[in-house]
Amino acid sequence: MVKNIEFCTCLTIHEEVVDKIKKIMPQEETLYDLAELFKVFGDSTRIKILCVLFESEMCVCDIAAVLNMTQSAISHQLRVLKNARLVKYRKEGKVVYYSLDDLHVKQIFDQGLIHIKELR
Amino acid sequence: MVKNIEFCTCLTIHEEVVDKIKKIMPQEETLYDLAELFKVFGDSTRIKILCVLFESEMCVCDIAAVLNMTQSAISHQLRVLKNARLVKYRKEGKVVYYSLDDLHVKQIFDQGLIHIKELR
DNA sequence: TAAACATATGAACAACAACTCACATGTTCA
DNA sequence: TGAACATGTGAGTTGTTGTTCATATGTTTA
Repeated sequence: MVKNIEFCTCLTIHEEVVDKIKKIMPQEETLYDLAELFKVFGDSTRIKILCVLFESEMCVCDIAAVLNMTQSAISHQLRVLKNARLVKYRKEGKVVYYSLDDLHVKQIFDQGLIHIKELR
Repeated sequence: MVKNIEFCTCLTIHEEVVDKIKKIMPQEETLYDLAELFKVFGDSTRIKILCVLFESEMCVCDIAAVLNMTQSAISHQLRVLKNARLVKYRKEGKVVYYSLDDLHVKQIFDQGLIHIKELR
């Protein structure tokens, strides 16, 4: 009988290659975290918020006004961005100002843009 | 009565800033496309597939073997990656070899990694 | 202190996305 | 030609996620 089948009905065609790559692959956890990071970039509301914050720090209310969305929706998304450590905030009375927490954010954003632009 | 309320119960605090940023913001469609791109990176299965393809082109069966997943699941995700033009394929008989379609893929990936690593 | 205001948050709902399963397609080779 | 095989795909299921709604929290100011 056929051995070595666990999840796939296919036999491994190139066993050496498979073994080699399995060794080279980064840690499972690293790749998981990386996917989680990109997931945060993978929503147009959050992308827009980041885009706004490239220009200047801004309060929740103004972000909502720029994006024509409710304060609540923005607040929820700001939390996601905050958890991912992409934005930080400072309080000034009842107003909360958000800003970017990381220099890489723009670089990731721009790399994505380059890709997009080339597909035109 | 209070005017100018459309979606938000808050009044715009800094109207000049809001107006200025509204003008500067990139096209709606561009930001949407960008989010769609990052959404593709935002799944650990697809991240792993890309990671595998950094090393060499590979057939569906071998990718499934490396990731310990079914051929079907991989095939579905390869379609997503193909639609986003991140991977391309070539056929050799019944075997289909996938490879990266874009040099930026690794750069986006690496920028993400840099961010991840700094949070440790 | 009470009203006004900026923001945060929990629950509910709807839309979406990933995997499985069964099967279709298309190629090779005996 | 038919069996074996590598891959693709549609439907169904389940888990996730973004928004809304109602309301809570905390600050200012009259």
